[in-house]
Amino acid sequence: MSRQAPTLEDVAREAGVSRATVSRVVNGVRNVDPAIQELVRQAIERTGYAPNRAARSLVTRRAETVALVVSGAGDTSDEAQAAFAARVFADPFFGRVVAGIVGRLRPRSVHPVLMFAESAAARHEVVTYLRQGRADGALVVSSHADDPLPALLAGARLPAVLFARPVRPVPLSYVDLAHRDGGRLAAEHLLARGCRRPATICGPLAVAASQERLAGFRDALARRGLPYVPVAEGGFTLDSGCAAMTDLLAEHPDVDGVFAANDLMARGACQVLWEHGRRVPEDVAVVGFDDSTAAVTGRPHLTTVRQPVEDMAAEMARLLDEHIHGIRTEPTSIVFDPELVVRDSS
Amino acid sequence: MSRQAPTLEDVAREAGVSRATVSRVVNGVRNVDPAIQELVRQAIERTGYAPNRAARSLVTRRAETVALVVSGAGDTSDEAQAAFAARVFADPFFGRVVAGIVGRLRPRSVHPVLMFAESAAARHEVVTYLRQGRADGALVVSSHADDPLPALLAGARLPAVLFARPVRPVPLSYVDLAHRDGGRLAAEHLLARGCRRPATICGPLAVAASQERLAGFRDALARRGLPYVPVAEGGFTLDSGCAAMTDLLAEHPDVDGVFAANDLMARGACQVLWEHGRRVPEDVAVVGFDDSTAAVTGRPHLTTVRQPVEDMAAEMARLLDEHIHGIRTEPTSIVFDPELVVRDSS
DNA sequence: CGCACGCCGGAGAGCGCTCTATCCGCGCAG
DNA sequence: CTGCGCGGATAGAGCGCTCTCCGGCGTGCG
Repeated sequence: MSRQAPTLEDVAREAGVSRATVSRVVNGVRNVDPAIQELVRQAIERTGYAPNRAARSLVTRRAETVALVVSGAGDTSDEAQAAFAARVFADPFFGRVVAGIVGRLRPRSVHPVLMFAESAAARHEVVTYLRQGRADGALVVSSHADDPLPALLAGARLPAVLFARPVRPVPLSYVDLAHRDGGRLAAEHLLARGCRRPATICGPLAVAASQERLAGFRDALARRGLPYVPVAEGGFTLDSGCAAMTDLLAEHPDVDGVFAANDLMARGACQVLWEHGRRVPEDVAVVGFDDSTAAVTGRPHLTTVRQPVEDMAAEMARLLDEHIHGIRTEPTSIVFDPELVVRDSS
Repeated sequence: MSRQAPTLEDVAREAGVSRATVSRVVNGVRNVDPAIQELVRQAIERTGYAPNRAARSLVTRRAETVALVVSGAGDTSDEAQAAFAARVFADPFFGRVVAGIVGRLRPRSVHPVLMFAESAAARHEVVTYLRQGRADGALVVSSHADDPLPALLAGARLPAVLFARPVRPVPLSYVDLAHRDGGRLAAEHLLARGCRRPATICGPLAVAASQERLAGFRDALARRGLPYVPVAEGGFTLDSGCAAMTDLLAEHPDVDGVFAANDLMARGACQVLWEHGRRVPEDVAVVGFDDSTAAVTGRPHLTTVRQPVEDMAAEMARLLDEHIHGIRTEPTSIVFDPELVVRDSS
C-alpha cells in the first residue's frame, strides 16, 4: 500500500474527539452522545478507517479466530501431506463439516484457519500456533482413532473441541453420533422390509464409529433371531464398497439386504449389484449411512441413516466458543441421534 | 490459561540478557555470540516461550497469513451460504486446490484462512478482513464468471491472485489453463481412436473455461472435416452428466465418442451409456477433463485431459507471496498446459 | 442553595514485540 | 598513550489499540 492506513488517532483528529471516544463508538461500548457518534461515524467514513486487528488482539489477548484442524495419526512425509489434504476433501463428509462450522462462525465474523496435522511436526505446529495466540482455540476432526493431537492440546490447556469421542479419554469436549443406534435403525428397517439374509459392509474397524455401527446392526439382528451376519470390511471409499460387495456376493449369492457404513460404499454396492444383475431395491435392499451428497447423486437415491454433520459441526463451534469465553469450563459431550431417511434403494 | 504466558522480557531476565538480544536469536538475525545464543535458547526452553504474534504483527505490519477465498457471484442469502460451502467441497476440484496451496504454504508455516464470498456482505467482509491486516493477501477461486470480488480487491490495492482469468480485465495476477488446447487434445484423441460421430457434454456456458474447452474441441473437429458436433450442456455434476448423456443418446443413438468437460460428468455419461447397453470404450469412447479423483474412482478408469490443479494452486501461492513482499509488482498471468491421460474409457 | 451522584469524554498507561540509535569494550594504528 | 573502528549488546521509542481512571458538568434531593 502506498500511504499509511488511517489509525484511530487520525479518525479522532478528523472528528475532533479523543481516541478513546472513537474506540468506544467502533466497539459500540458505553453511552456515547448520539451526535458525537454520528460525527465519529462520518469521520470513519471519510478516512476509510479499518481497525488494526493486531493492535486490538495485543490488548484483548484474543485473535477472534479458530483453527480448523484435520488431523491424522502417525508421521506422514511432507509429500504425502498434500495427498492427505486431497483425500480429506474427496469425502463429502468433510465439506459438510466445513459448512456447519462456517455457518455458525460467519455471523460472528470469524473465519477458520485451515490446518492439517498428520505428522508430529505438523501437530507441534498446531500447538505452537495456538500458543502464539494466532487462534483462540481448535476444532479438531481426526481421521484416525489414535490421533495424538487431542492429548497434546489438552496438555497445553488450549481450548479445543473434537468431532467424535477420542479412544483414550482426554479432558476435551466433543460431539458425536449414537452410531450404535444408527446401526440398529438400519437393521430394523431391513427387517421390516422383509429381508431375511442381510449382510453388511462395515467401515475400517480401526475407527470406533465403524465398530459401533456394526455392533448396533448385529445386536438388532441378533435380537430378532439372526445371529450370523456376513460382514465385509471397507475403507469408506467407493472402490472399497465395490470390492466388499463383490466379495459378499461371491460368498453369499442369496443376500437380500445390505447395510453399508457410509453412502459412498453403498453407492459402490449398488453398482456391483446392478452389474451382477440384481435389482435394487427389488432383489437386494441397500441402506447407506451419513445422508451425504453421495446419497442423492446418481441412481437410485439411497435410503440412509442420517448423521446431522452440519448440526454437529455447528455445535462444535458453539462449544468452543463457550470454552474460549470461559462460559463453559468443564469438558462436555453432546451426542446426536441418527435418523433413518427412506428413499429408493430399499 | 491460568498463568500468564511468558514474554520476551521473561526470557531475557532468565537468560540475563536484554529483550533485544532474545528477539535477535528468536528471529535468527545479525551476529549474536554463539555462547549467548545457547544461553537464550535454553532460557526459551525453560520458560516455554512462544512469541506473541499480535505484538509482532503490530510492528512488522504483516500477518503471515493469507486468505483462501471461494467466491461466487450474486447475493446469496445466509442460509444458502452453508449450502454453497458444501457444494464447493463436493467437487473434488476444490480439494486439489487446497492441497496445492497448503503444499506450498506449509513449509513457510503459513496457514490459509478459509472464507466464502457469495454475497455482497461476505465480499465486503473479505476486503475488510484484509484491510484490517488480518491476512496479507488473498487467493481467490471464483465459481462464477462475473464475480465482483477481484475488482473490489484490485480497487482496494490489496494483494490477490486469481484462479482463472476474470472475464472483465482486472489488474491482478492469475493462473489459468489452456482450456482450448485441452478440448483439442480430446478431439484429436477421439479421432485417432477412430471415432466418426463424436459428441460433447460441455460445462455451463456461463463459465469461460467451458466455452474454451468446447471451442477447442469443435475447432479441432472442424479442421478434420467434422463441422457439426452434437452438444449437451451440463453443470459439472454427476447428475447433470447423466441427464446430458441421456439427451445425447436420444437424439444421436449412433454416437461413438463423448468428450465431457469434467470427470464427474464423464462418469455420469459412462453410467448412462452402460445402462443403455453401450460398452465403454468398445461402443463409445469417453474422455473426461481434469484428471480428478473421480477419474480413477469407479470403473472404467477415465481417459481424461489433465489439469494440473495442484501445481496451479501452488503457483498462485507463489505469486501471491511475491506480490506481498513487493518482489513482483506488475500483474502476471501463468497459463498451464493440459495433458492427455489415456486410461480405460477410450 | 449546597452537595452527592450519574453520565460522558479525555488522558495516559500499557499490551509484547521490533528496530534504530547508542554505548561499551577491545584491539590496533598513529 | 590516545583515538578510532568495529563487533556485539542494550536502551528505549514506538506500532495501534483498549481500558481504567479521572474530571467536568448537569441534575435531583435534602
